[in-house]
Amino acid sequence: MGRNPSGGEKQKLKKGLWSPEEDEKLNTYIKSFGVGCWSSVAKKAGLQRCGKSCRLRWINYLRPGIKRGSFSQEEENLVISLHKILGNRWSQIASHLPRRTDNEIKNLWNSTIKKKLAKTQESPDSKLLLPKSVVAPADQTGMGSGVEGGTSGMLSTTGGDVSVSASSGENCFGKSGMEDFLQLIHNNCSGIDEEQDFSSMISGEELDCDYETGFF
DNA sequence: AAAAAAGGCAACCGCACTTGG
DNA sequence: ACCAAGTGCGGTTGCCTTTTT
Repeated sequence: MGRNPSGGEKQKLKKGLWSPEEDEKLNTYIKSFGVGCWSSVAKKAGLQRCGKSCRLRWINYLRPGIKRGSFSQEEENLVISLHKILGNRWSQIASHLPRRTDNEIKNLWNSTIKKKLAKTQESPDSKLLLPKSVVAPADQTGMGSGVEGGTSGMLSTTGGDVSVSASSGENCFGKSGMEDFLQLIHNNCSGIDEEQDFSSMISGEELDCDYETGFF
């Protein structure tokens, strides 16, 4: 099924969806011996897969602590905010959303958020419809322009939304300032799990921040 | 009920970067 | 300094499921 073209070819690396048996093999091997070199993991675990494929499967699916299922509104808003700052740096965005993978976030963005944003932008009152988090300084093209400038800006976290805005029309993050900003978000989010309501952690605060110095 | 379209997701591909010899 | 292998990342593809017509 799917993309499993391996059919008759012997000793050729398998592609396509992973079977439960393969998952089990990989899981068992890594639990016993750890990761090490991925290309050897594949061989030693007895899998007809390339190392890359094993790594991907482990990171996106088998790794303990992965949170699966739909994203909460707060998580979506956070992704939008972070995307404003970081652009398509999914791994960095993922690092600020505990237990979510970059692939998952990328899929969320491409399938859900993109469309939502497109819809809201069609509307004349689009800004009003967007989550507060979308009001951010970096331009839409990605993070490039967002990091070099260095003026003051504002982070506000209200009712589960995290938003950033600049006091100038252009960039608001110095290099160190952005790291501090991301660290702040990371700290705010680090305790999230299924049992905990995200919004309760970041609600009701508004922080002035000089992104050049990194001080709030 | 069947077909078509849309949505969601898993995984491959290729490039860039890192590391070790 | 150079090269090859390994790894990480983002873009993209294609399958499966769900929704709509």
